[in-house]
Amino acid sequence: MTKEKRVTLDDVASLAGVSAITVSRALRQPDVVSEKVRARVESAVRRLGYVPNPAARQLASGRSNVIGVVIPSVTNNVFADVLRGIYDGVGEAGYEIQLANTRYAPSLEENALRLFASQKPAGVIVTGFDQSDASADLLAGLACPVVQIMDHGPTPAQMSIGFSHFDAAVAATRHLIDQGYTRLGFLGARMDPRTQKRFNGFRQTAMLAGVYSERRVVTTPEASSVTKGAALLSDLLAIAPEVDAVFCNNDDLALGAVFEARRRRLSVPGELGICGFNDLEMMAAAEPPVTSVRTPRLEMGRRAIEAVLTSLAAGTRDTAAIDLGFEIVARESTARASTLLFHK
Amino acid sequence: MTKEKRVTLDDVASLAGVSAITVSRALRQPDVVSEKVRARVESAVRRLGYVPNPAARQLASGRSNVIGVVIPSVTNNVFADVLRGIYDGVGEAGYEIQLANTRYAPSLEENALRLFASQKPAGVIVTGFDQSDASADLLAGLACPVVQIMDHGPTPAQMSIGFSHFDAAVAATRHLIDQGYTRLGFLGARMDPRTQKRFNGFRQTAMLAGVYSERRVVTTPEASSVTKGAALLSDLLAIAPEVDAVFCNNDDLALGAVFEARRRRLSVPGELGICGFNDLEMMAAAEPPVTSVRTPRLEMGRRAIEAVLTSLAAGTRDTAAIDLGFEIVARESTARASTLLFHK
DNA sequence: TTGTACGCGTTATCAT
DNA sequence: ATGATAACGCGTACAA
Repeated sequence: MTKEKRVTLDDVASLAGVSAITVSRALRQPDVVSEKVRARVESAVRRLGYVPNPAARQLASGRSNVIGVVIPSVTNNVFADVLRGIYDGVGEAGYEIQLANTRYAPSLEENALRLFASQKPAGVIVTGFDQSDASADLLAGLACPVVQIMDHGPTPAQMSIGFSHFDAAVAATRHLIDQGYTRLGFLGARMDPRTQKRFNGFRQTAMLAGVYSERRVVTTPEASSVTKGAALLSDLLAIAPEVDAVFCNNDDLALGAVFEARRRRLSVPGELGICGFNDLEMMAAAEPPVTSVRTPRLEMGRRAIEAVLTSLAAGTRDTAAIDLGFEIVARESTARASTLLFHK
Repeated sequence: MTKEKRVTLDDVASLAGVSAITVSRALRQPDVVSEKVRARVESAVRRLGYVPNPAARQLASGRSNVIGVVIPSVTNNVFADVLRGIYDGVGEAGYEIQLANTRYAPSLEENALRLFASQKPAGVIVTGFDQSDASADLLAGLACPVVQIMDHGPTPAQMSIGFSHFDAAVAATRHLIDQGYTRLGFLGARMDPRTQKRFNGFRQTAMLAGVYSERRVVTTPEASSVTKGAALLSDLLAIAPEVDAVFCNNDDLALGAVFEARRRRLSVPGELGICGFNDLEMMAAAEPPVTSVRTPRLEMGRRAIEAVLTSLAAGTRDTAAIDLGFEIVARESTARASTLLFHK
């Protein structure tokens, strides 16, 4: 029965022989109290095991220690890495991460932002640039640091840290073309805004090179999965058997395509080139290893929380759109015979 | 500039022509105020856009609306599914999920629980039974509903919802034996408590059947990954080339083993049987489809949060250890020729 | 069923 | 550099 009353500032104050507000200051602005007092306070805090009450702090100050994070999915490896970066980055900084899962629904995103806004958050990290008008207004109304992640564009609400999905898709498509593939296909699932941007990059690039056909674009609004990747490739092969390479929306689909190709005894990369997106860990370990676009997921998370903390510490509100870029990681799944010769 | 003062209970009260406490009650216990008053309050709330201040609520009541969730990893598909269940389950219930990532470190788990404890959480969901003494004390000291997930055992702190990792491993091992494999190996990574239990189930079962050899156990303390699965299988084959089936710690390792086997032109399931653990979505889509142990991840999350909410609503503190079980999903990767004949 | 008085633990403001 | 006082917005306890 730990029915002992909670240790408060007053308890610490009387033990240290000072007033409560001095203890409060000693904890929050150590350099504004005298060295002697600070030492006494610190020792009292330790002896009593004092832990600040966030609710009282928030009520009195009008600010909370909550950093809201809005992501569209918790069951997506991509966001898992971002989250890890965020959690690693906050560390013991005294802030709490509050996660909101929008399931790719703008209305849920609005709900989440409204809730966050009502809590006077210390900071907000939100996925992408494609908020609804209501959500955008909520973001604009926030007095705290706001970071948009996972995308890059010219007009962040405040700060953004991401990369251009369009450019990444352009580069991936160029890679396929450079490898000599001439009848490119696209496999897409979910088709959220960023996926759409990737598709646009693919289409434009493939069109310019004269290797595009709308027949070879197969998408589904459903969530992506390995199973779906296999199914989409099946559909594509049924419609357009001439396809000689596919750019997949993401690595799950790409892996599914690899499996499906294998089931059909289609040689990869000989008869079919396969390129994924994100470069999840498994792509390098696959057989054959799968070409993908490496995206800076961990770093986006880390940099985003870092930006929030820095901004909080400095008391400034910067505006900046940071492009972390991407990298085409060419592997065997898109290495046509001519290229392979070098490796053998 | 939304510098307007925050809308408070008093504002709503004066608009509705009642006292603040009545508004408070109308919101929290609608059935205790008269119908007329309730209607007036509700309309006033809407007109003013009133949103309760959680900090004030918490400070006044001594309780918070935070449900703490302690998991060892955010970049693990297993926990992603559990989290989804939890987030789906809370819905708009008015509680906030606070996630703590222990990275499999007992000390971080203690920190997290200490932090939660200081916040008088509404509930706590924690992974597994194998807390440190300090963590166990913290759990025991909590006045709120506590649910342990992901494991099953006789002595939950309060409630537990999970399954027996030992039993699951026993069943998987039996399956391999039933398929006619006689030189079983084990691939393990991370070796956290639940992984250890799985290994114990494997060892005991394989020993009893006379198909165990310590040479064929290859593990690493590092995190599991597909790459690691391939590497571990390589190591195993170097040490014990006679191995004819491997039980993998989890699906990532199993997938890596599948790729490595393919690289070595080892036929699966003919020359090598491969069994994973968790039955992630990709296992069914793989080529060959991979046998695994289906674990109720989503349901554990959903049931855990449900248990917390129910307990909160009822004001009771039940004690119960719920076993959700598991299921061996036999697929081609462990189907020896004789069995395959039936399918062909 | 509704209201009054007070306190929750902290910080802002203004003094000293 | 330190302190006194008054909020912050809500819920509890008790009263009506």
